[in-house]
Formats: sequence, C-alpha cells, structure tokens
Amino acid sequence: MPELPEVETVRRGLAEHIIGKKFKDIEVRHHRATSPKSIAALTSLKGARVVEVSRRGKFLWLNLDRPEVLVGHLGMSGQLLIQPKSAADERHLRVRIDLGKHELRFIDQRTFGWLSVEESKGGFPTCVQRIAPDPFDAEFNLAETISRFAKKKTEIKRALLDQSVMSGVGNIYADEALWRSKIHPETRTENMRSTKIQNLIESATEVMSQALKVGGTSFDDLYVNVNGESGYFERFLAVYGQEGEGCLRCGGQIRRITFANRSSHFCPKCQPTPRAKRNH
DNA sequence: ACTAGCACCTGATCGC
DNA sequence: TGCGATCAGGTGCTAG
Repeated sequence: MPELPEVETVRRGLAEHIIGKKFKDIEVRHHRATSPKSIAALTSLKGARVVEVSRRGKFLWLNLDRPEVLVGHLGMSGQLLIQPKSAADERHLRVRIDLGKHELRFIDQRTFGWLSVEESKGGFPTCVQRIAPDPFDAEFNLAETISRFAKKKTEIKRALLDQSVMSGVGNIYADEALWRSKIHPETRTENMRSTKIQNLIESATEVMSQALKVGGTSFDDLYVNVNGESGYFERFLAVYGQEGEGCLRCGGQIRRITFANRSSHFCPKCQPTPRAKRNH
C-alpha cells in the first residue's frame, strides 16, 4: 500500500524520533513479520543503536552502530509507529522494539510487510541491490532510467511498477503519472519515444513530490505516519479510485480496467487506447 | 534472460 | 443475517 511518498514520510518521522536510540529489547509476535531465519537475527540486534534512517524506493533501513542493517518493507498494510510504552497493543502488532520511554512498533494487517537483518554493501542492504534508484535518489540517472524503460517489452504500466527499472512508484502514482502524461496504461513500451518516457518519469516525480508535501495518501488508517497521522493527498487524486467521475482535464468519464491482476484508472478520452504497432 | 501469472494474507464491502 | 465474490496502496517465485 505505501508508495514512495508514504515510505519517505515514515522515514522522516523515524529519523526524527529514533536516531541515537538504543534497542533495549525486541519482541517478534508473528512468524511472517520476519523470515524464520531472521527472528533470531532480529532479536540479536538488542543493544544496537540507530545511526541513520535510509530509503530507496519503498525499502527502508536503519543503519546501526554495527555492520548489519535492519531493513523493512511495509508491503500493502505495514505501519511503523512510535508509541509510548503505555499504549495498548494494536490488533495487528507484529514486532515491538523497546527504545526506553517509547517503542518502535511494526503493525501489519495483511502480513506482506517484513523486517530483516542484512549485510550492507556500498551503502545498500542485500535485498536493495537489485532495486533501481528512485527519482529522488542521489544516484538517479535520467538517461539510464529512460534506457531501462526502453528495453522493456511490455505495457508501460507494468514497467512503471517494475522496481528494477525505477523504484518508488506503486499503483496509485502509476495511474496518476500516466494520466498527467496522457498515456494509456496498456501502451507498449516498444512504441514509446524516449521523449514520452522522459515526460512520464517527470510526471511520476512531480506527483510523488506533491504527495510528499502533504504527507502521502491515506484512504483509511492503514497508512499513517509514525505518529499515527494520515496524509492528505487523497484529495488531489485525479484518476485513482475515481471510476465513473469526470476527468478534471476534459470531462471524460474515468474508467477502471483490470490487468496484471490490478486495477488501472484512466480517462479514455485524453489517454486513448494505443494503436497496434504497424508491421512494415 | 525475460515476461506473465499467481501465491502470499486479512478484512471490508457489495450483491443476492 | 449469511455467504460468496471481489476488492485493497506490493513483492517474489516459477513456468514458459
């Protein structure tokens, strides 16, 4: 559920609250919250101190005063909350880390999220090595990113969701970026000029940047920042979840289609169905 | 090497 | 009221 703006909102909140704090105790309350192997690895971080909170795409990690890093992914429904010790346990509380006066809690209804302990090479944890830079990354290179999109042989929406091409974009911001660039989600990447790909990358960057300014998108309390507060970007969504509504640009009726096992929302009038590629 | 499809979960909502 | 189908912000494995 959380995409780059939501994960970055969480990262900033964590950085504010836990840098310099020590893990006094670690309790794993659900077997799926870590891989079976890393339950022991996770509890072995007792005594570690947090040095820095980092992110690439939707992956978050805590650098510690030891070589290993604590990596986290929120999946579809994960939350990381800073709570007073006295706060009642949340229904889907999966991991509790005692920081002294407060606790860092990992809460996750659908259990697609996880925490794990990993080695770090070149500044990135093992599982993040295959994740491409996101548009806000110091290592982000526009030309290389365009080139990776151009090499794909698939629909553009699938490529936008492929975290090894460019990271950070999920289903909401993919639909919003495609709408802003007037591109139909099923357009074949083979049929897109690099200027159009660049335009799409810029739209994705712009929409995620605007969402970040208001703390991300929350439809319900399944996504909140570390203080439990919701983001406000839902008010600004042009197509996501707007099936049947009028397009803000042309008044056309927003449609929802299903492909790649997910919903795609778009305006059929300003994002027309792509013409099949001609064979000569 | 690459892509498509589905599995992994819990819970809310909608139509019958 | 109940029950099945469908939907939900993501990733990872595997068959082809």
